[in-house]
Amino acid sequence: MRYEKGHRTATRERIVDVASRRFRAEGVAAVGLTGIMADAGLTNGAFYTHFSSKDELVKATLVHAMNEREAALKALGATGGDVGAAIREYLSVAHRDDAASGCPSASLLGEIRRQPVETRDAYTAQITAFVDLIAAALPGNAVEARQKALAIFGLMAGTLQLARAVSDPVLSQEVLEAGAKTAIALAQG
Amino acid sequence: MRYEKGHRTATRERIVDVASRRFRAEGVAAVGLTGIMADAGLTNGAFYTHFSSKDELVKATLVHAMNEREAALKALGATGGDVGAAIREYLSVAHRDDAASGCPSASLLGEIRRQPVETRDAYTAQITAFVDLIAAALPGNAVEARQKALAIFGLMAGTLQLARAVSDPVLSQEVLEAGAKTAIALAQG
DNA sequence: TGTACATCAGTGAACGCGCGTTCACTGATGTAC
DNA sequence: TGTACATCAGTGAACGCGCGTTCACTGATGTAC
Repeated sequence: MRYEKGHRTATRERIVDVASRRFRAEGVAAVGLTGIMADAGLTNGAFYTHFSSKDELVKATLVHAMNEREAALKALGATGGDVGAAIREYLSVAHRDDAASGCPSASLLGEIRRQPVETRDAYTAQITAFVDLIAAALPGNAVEARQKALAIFGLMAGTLQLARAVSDPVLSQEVLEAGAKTAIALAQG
Repeated sequence: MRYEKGHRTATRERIVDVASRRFRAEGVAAVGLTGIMADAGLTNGAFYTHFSSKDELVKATLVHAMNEREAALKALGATGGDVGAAIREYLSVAHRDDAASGCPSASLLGEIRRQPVETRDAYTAQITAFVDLIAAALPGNAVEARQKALAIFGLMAGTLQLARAVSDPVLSQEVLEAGAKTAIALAQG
C-alpha cells in the first residue's frame, strides 16, 4: 500500500477535529478552508478529496462536536443522576474561556439556523438525543422531565453565551453563578 | 440649505435601522456594506461619511436594537409587574419567526463575543440596564431578583435560539413552551 | 447685482484581499502480462 | 524478471466573486465682496 491502512480516514478525522475547534472558537463564517487545511498539515486542494463542500464539513463538525460533548456528559456521571456536577462543569469559568473544545450549541447556535436544511436536520437529531439523556437523569414523570430538560438546556446555552459576550468580568461571573444556581434548582425541584 | 434640516441625521438613522434588521436576520459577518447602503437608497461610498468603519456601525445597531427592545418591554407593561406577558411575547412563534425585528441578544449573542471591546462594552451597558428593568418587576429582595433576572434572560435568549435552530417544527414549539412555562414559574416563585 | 469660491451629502470606480471551488499535475506504490 | 499502466492522496496555481475601504469627483446651494 502507498499509505498505511486507515491513513485516509485518519486524515479526514484530523480535518474534522481542527475545523470543529476553529468553528467553535471563531464562528463558521469567519474560518476559511485554506486555514483549516494548513492547520491539518495539508494544502487547500486536498479538501475536496474528503468533502464535497464547506457545508458538508460544517455538518460533519457539528455531529463530531456533539458526540464529543455527549461522551463528556456521560463521563461526568450525569446519566447516573449527578446532573448537578454536569451543570457546574457546563457553567464553569473553564468552559466559558475555552469555546474551542466546548459545547457547539453555545458557540454556534445563532449560526445553525442559517445553515442548509441537511445540517439543521443533523443538529436536530443530535440535540434530541442529548435532551433525552438529560431527561433520563431528572426526577419526576417523563413528560415533566422532558420539559425540564429542554428548559435547562436553553438556560445553560443562553447563560454561557451571555457570560462570554459581556466585557465586564464581574458581571460575567455573576451570570454564570445565577445560571448554575437556577439550573440546579430546576433539576432538583 | 442644500438639504432640509435634519437630513443627515435622518439618513444615518435609516442606515442604522436597515443594518440592524439585516444583521439580526442574517448575522453581522454575512451582511455587506454595499447591500446595506443599497437598501437605504444610497451607494457604497456614502457609508464613510456617516461611519468610520463597519465595526462602528455594528456598535450603533446593537445599541439601537437594544433600545428598541427595551421600549417594547415597557410598552408591554412588564415594568408594571406583568412579567408573564413579556415572557410569552418573547417566546412566541411570532418572535421566533421574525428575527429581523426581534431581540438582538437572541440573534447575535454568539457573534458579540468576537466583536471589538468597544462594541462589547456598549452591549454590556445595554444588557445591564435591561436586566435591572426585569429585576425591578420581580418579587423578592434585590439580590434574589437580580439573580433571577439574569437566569431568566439567559433562559429566554437560549430557548429562542434553540427554537430557531432545530428543523423539526414540533420540537421547536415544544422548546418554546417548555421555556415559557419555566421562565414564568421562575418569575413568580 | 454679479461673480468667485466654500460647503456639503453623495457618487461610483478602483484598491488589495481572502473566500470557496476547480483542475492539471506529481510521485509513490500497486497490479498485469 | 522487466516493463507498462492504474490507483491513490495530495499539491499548488488559478478561477470568479464579494468584501471593507479609499478617493477623485459631482452638483446643488450657501456666503463674501
